[in-house]
Amino acid sequence: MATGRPREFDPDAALDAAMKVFWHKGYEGASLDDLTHAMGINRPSLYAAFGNKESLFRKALDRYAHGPGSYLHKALAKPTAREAAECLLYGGIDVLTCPESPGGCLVVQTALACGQAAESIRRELVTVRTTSLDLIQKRFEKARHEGDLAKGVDCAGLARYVATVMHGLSVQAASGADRKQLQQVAEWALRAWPVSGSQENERDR
Amino acid sequence: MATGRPREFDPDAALDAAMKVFWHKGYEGASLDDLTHAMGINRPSLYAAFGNKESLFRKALDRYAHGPGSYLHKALAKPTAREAAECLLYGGIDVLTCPESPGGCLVVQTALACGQAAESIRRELVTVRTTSLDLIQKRFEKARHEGDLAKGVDCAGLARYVATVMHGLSVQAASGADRKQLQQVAEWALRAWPVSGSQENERDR
DNA sequence: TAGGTATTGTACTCGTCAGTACAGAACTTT
DNA sequence: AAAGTTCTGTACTGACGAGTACAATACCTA
Repeated sequence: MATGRPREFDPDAALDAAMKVFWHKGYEGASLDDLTHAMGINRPSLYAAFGNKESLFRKALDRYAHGPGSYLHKALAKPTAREAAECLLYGGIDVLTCPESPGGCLVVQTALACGQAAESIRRELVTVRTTSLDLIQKRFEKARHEGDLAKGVDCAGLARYVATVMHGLSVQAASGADRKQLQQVAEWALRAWPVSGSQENERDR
Repeated sequence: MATGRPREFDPDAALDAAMKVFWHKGYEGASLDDLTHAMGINRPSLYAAFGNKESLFRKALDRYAHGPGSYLHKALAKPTAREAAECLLYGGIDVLTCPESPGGCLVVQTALACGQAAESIRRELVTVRTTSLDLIQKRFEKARHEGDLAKGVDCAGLARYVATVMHGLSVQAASGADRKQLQQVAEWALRAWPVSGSQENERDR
């Protein structure tokens, strides 16, 4: 039951706009003027609805995870580790090169190195990356358990390898590489894929 | 023959200190107070010796290329493409994880996404990355010409793949990965390496 | 030893930054 | 219609950003 003057903007749309500004300019590079202008609201509305800049960023990051970043969970749900890896790379590339987006990956390029004021944001993003890595590793371990990956495969290393390529692709995208070029990189990357558990059994016979 | 009051600091040492501040905090995150403090000089001395912040950064970048970044040229001088790639990855990792350094790679993490004021720095770094990529590609093409890489190998793709892994390793390092973990990633990455020209000939017989 | 020159340190300018006070506006409830 | 509540817009605050003016200092040359 709402009372008082109703809000004149859509918070989701505004948050979306803020997310894109952070994505494009980084945390430190995005000024409140940039943000309010893109969001189509003025400062007090922003502060009332989202708290301060840091709090706004965290909300934008959350929205990113549920929007552009959701390919991660979709990928991990694939039936095999190999498909998961393919989906991580190619799905990631789709996000990196989506023409409606600022390009690159918010989680990678927003605050890799920063001043004191953004330090807590940097750490937050490190945590996000670490958590994602962990999820990938767990997915691969499950695959190994299921015989989908060979017994001897180093899941931690493989997961970190895939994550590394994803992050590298993000830098490539930020450097102007186009979708086709990124896909070729993904193709190369997948050539390192280990023989599967079933192939291994095949060989044993 | 110098006249006037002599400079009381070593410009090279000061530039080195500035480089590390930029490396650690990024271009936008490094304030002039940070810089002058680390360099052990005061503002007018900085401006007299290095120009403005942007000019100082470009000089620091140059110093980076001739110092920590020099492994690139060393790697490309290796006799085979495979050795070059190994040296790019493992040599890069040494820089990324050098305990005396801020960690990660200056060229990757300094201004991936930034505000308007740092835009020209961002573009400069894109150019640096693109140029490096080009050098790697040229090295691989030479290898293909020499039969060191098989005739059909896509040198542009392979070069971009190696560069991508390097950039990804830089993000990993900035996220806290240690040297051993990065080396394991490099190992995985090299499993995608194509069969050599000579192996190919071997097979043909 | 006197004059010229370049560096140093302090203290400043001016713009931009994040964050906020306050008055007016718009809606609900009574 | 009046009171209560929440949002909007303007204009502000204080801190910090890059860049600089200027006097004092230290060296070289003459």
